Amino acid sequence: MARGTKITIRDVAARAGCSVATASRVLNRSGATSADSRARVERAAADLGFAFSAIGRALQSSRSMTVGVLVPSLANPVFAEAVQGAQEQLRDAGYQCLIASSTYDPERDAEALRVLTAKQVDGLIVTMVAPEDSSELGAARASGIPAVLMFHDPRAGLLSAHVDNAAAAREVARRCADAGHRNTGFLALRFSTSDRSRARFTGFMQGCAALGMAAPVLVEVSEDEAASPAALARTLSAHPGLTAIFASNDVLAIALQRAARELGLRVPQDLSVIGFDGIEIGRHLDRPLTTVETDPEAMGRQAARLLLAMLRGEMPEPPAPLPFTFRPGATLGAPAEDRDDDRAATRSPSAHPDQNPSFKRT
Amino acid sequence: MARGTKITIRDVAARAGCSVATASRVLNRSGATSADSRARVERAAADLGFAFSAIGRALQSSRSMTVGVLVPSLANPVFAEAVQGAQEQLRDAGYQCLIASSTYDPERDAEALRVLTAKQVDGLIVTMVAPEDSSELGAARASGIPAVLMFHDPRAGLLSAHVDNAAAAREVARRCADAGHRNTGFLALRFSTSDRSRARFTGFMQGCAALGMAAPVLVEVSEDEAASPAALARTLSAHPGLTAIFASNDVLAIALQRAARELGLRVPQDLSVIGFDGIEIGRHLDRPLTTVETDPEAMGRQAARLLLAMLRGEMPEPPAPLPFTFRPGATLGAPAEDRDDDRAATRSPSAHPDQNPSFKRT
DNA sequence: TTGTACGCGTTATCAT
DNA sequence: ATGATAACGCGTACAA
Repeated sequence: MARGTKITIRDVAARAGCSVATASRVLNRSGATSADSRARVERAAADLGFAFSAIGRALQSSRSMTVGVLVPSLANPVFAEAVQGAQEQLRDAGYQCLIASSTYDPERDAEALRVLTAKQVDGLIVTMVAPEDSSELGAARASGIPAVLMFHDPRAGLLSAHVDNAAAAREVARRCADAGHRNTGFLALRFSTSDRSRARFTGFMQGCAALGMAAPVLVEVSEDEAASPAALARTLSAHPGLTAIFASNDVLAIALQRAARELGLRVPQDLSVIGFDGIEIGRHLDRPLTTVETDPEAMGRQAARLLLAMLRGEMPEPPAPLPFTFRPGATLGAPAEDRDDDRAATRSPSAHPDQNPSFKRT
Repeated sequence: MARGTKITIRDVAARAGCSVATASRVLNRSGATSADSRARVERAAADLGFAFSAIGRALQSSRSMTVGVLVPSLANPVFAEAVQGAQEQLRDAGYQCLIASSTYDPERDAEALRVLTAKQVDGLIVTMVAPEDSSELGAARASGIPAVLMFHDPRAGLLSAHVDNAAAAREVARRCADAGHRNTGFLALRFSTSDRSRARFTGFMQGCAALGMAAPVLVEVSEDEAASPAALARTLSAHPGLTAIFASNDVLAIALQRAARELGLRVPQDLSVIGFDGIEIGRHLDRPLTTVETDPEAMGRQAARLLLAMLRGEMPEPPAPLPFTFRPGATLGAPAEDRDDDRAATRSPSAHPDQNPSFKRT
């Protein structure tokens, strides 16, 4: 049944007995048309099942109505949700999404940007390893393609839909201090390729310092380590003095608890664990995960709104960071043993940190 | 710095002092060219930073090198991973992905298909509410656009990358029987819009019947119910006799355990829980989730491979279903009490009941 | 109100 | 080996 014959506006015009110009005017409701020809054209289009070719339109208008979206990986639910949000918002404005992923490889970031610009996208929404160092991103912007970042802290001249990772991490430090912790660690995955991870560590350090705690120990793990409870347990056992660990994301925080259990450590009595992202599953666990809740879908939508404004020729203000919420769970508690020399500086008046009202910041 | 002036092959030709035809031949390595002009053209292209316009190419070749991918939602990690797999495989073959999502709305399925075909995609990979009833999908295929399904059981004339949901569900029934369960339930989300959910229930019914167990109780829940432990607990308490519940996906299975806990039920002593999908987090839980493990990313890759074959003009064989693995966890165990009086009552020698499922496809 | 004709960027055909 | 030109589908300036 494959009739490869595409129907074009010429076919419609022919059947309606008019010129393509008239057909175009009718179908686009542009320009003046007689009721008579209007009816005939619309009838013909319907009969033929005509649909405009976006390619032809793009060529003539030099607008593809397509936006390029680049993220590290859709296998990470946080990015997937953001893309979903962006895609929906763009769809409402008539734009489609061309997607690409880099798997955290800067070279693939570059290649993806080349392909997307070759496809003549009208705009770009990107999360990449190093936006500020990307000559491809610079070239795209220089050639007039508006671009906005997602997840990244705002860069020079670049708008970004983001949360204030450092501020969120400082809040985590405060909650740790309130619970009585002094010796903490930061468990990081992809530290070198994720500025989010780095920003969270920086903020956590700042917070710990400001609260008189020891500087947090940075514990970097590979994907393989993170996936293996045994390997993670080995890594963890190399840092016996820690009473609380802030993981750079929720999945890692959950894996960490598994590893802790293998070492015979109880959570939170022997080790407190705090995550980041606020994935849905975290609240359904037997021991609900203490974490920082964010809204990736909203981030995607905001990125899309910013880009749409730019596509309309506006110059939107840099947006305020999106809100995050500290979600008290059951994995952060007081350390089992208080050491007298620590107590004075860090003891909080609250005995039940997990029942504190959640902290909200915009 | 926005010089909106796109550099075209004419600019390259002008700078190289030759015709566009020669420039095209050099840049595409098609046709014969002199070493001299080759050098000049390549130099000019490099100097200008020339890149082909995919739009111009698409118009002239009527091939967009773009594939349309339609899924219910990228917020569901299962679909997101599949898209990631498909996207990577297609990228290796030089294709990009235009994505669309329906949020399980058939009307949006239709609209997405219209848009994608208007954008002249060379092929389609789709997961939708009702592929067999979609006139848009039929129209696309009739007009020569190859399409493959993802997640769906194979339909008449349509290839699909899928797992055998019914067989997997029968395996779950067998494991339940082995553990000594007789009164089971199937907890379903989006039963009416997901044929995966329906296939799993059907298979579970078949398995239960074949093993002499009571017919599983179908418990449908809304998104809101699934998200609220309290609501889920209420629904659950309406079915006190069940000793094991098979949830239509892992997230639901985890939420279910939370609800069970609210009712004072211990898992698995008082209630066994089995999930579906095999999400990574499930194995890191304190009580690792018993589930059926699948590989959505592999499914996406297979769908892409099938489509690529069709785009090469081949007519690939219907693929074998992708493998699934029953992953024993700690949430399926023997029921605490055996009730002798139930056994005789529910044993049915007849195979008839399970062949007339109580739900109807729409 | 309607039609003609050009240009968008590219490749292929046909001469030269 | 190279160049001129048509064609792809569309919108629009211009002419009628």
